[in-house]
Amino acid sequence: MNESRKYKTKKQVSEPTLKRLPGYLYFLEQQKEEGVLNISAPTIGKKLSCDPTQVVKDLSVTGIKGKPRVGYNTYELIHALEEFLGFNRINEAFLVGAGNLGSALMAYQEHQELGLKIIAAFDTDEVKIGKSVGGIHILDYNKLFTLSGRLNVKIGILTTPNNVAQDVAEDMVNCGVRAIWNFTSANLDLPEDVIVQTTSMSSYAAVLLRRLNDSDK
Amino acid sequence: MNESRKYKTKKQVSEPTLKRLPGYLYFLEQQKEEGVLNISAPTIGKKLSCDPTQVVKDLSVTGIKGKPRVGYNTYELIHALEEFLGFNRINEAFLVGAGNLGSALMAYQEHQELGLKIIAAFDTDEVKIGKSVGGIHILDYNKLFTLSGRLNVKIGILTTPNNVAQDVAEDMVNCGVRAIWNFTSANLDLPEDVIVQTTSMSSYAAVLLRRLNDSDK
DNA sequence: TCAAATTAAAGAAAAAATTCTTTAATAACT
DNA sequence: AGTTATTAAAGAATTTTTTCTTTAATTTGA
Repeated sequence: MNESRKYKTKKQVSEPTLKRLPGYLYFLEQQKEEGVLNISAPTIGKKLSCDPTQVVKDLSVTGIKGKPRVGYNTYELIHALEEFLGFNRINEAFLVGAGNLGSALMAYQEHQELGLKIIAAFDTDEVKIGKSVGGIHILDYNKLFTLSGRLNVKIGILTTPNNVAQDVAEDMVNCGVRAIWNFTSANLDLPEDVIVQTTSMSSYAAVLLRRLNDSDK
Repeated sequence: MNESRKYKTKKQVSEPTLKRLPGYLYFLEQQKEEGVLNISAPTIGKKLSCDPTQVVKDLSVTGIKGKPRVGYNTYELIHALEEFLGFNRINEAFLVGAGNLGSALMAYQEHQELGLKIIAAFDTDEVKIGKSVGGIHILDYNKLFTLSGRLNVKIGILTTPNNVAQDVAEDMVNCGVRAIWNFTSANLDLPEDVIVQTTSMSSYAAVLLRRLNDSDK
């Protein structure tokens, strides 16, 4: 499948595991605030209502070892998780499409905790161009190519209307973007080695609405 | 596990399948626009780069049958998917926390395609109370209880700061909410029968950043 | 110092999801 | 009308993920 995988030395961590890691991190940071120095997998599992052995397996990807009868060192584990996830680095990103969702992501403070820094936003709407949201300037989309040459940005956040998503995604790739966080409903057709992470609101809505419907008989 | 399941007659559709369904729906609507009356699973699979037999399995949940050598009737399938997902009904929701993300969701047009209608937003910030975003009024959080008595709203959208998420979620449940779309990082501890769908930005960021890191050596 | 209890780690088993294979149907072409 | 190619459907096999079980380590308390 993914051709880029075959040169990997260590096995890729599974997506379910990766998605759970920020949850552990958030909880551990809470615990650290409360002065908890050590924490065991069963304690984490109980609080997050998941299987303790799964907690152990998930956390093992960081390389941190826990001590029997003591658990993990909170600080050490937090640090290792941040390191593993790349949250303690600065990961620069472009955002294209400064509409409602795009603006919200620009203003969203918590991205900084993820080490994600949107350094510029682009749009074609002249009303938006020149303005700033959350301290991030909205630039003319035409400047994407000239700007990207200097900046070496690897991450693109795609919050355009669906009908232009494919074109913009291709432009991003041509500008050196290697990973796209796709908030549109478009099914992006891009080179194999481009990482596409789609966050589809409608997928979540689908699960929610269906489960709700299931539940009332 | 989920006690509410044991009274189910037909088996619950798996979450991976549910999450894929809106993708099919979006694609089918595009095809319909272009005048495509029938479409085969292999065609869908090719375009959405997924396994054709998986397409067949996924679509079978709607009860629609395809014809050999012809495929599915586009219109019929769209209708069945909308019906199955509840996108053609009006699903009323409360939103609590009219910050950046909350406001974006209020203004987000595409929710209407999901049949999701935010009928009121609540916040404790007096600066926000009384204003409107996307035609939705922001009300005093204290009015949640009095208002919910009349309205019988089943869905709650949670976009508060993390530290109040648990309390607000409990309030929602006490107001009759049966399903919560959780955008916070909090690990909500709620009664078994409450449906919680967490859309964690950090989970997506984790996968994206890690895969990007994996890919460069 | 020596049990006892708790825990992480590693591997086995189970469950879930995806992919593969076979079969039967049917529309298009000869 | 008969043949061929394409397709959906159903079930088998594979893969992935989660849960269970066992083992070994180690701190605590007697």
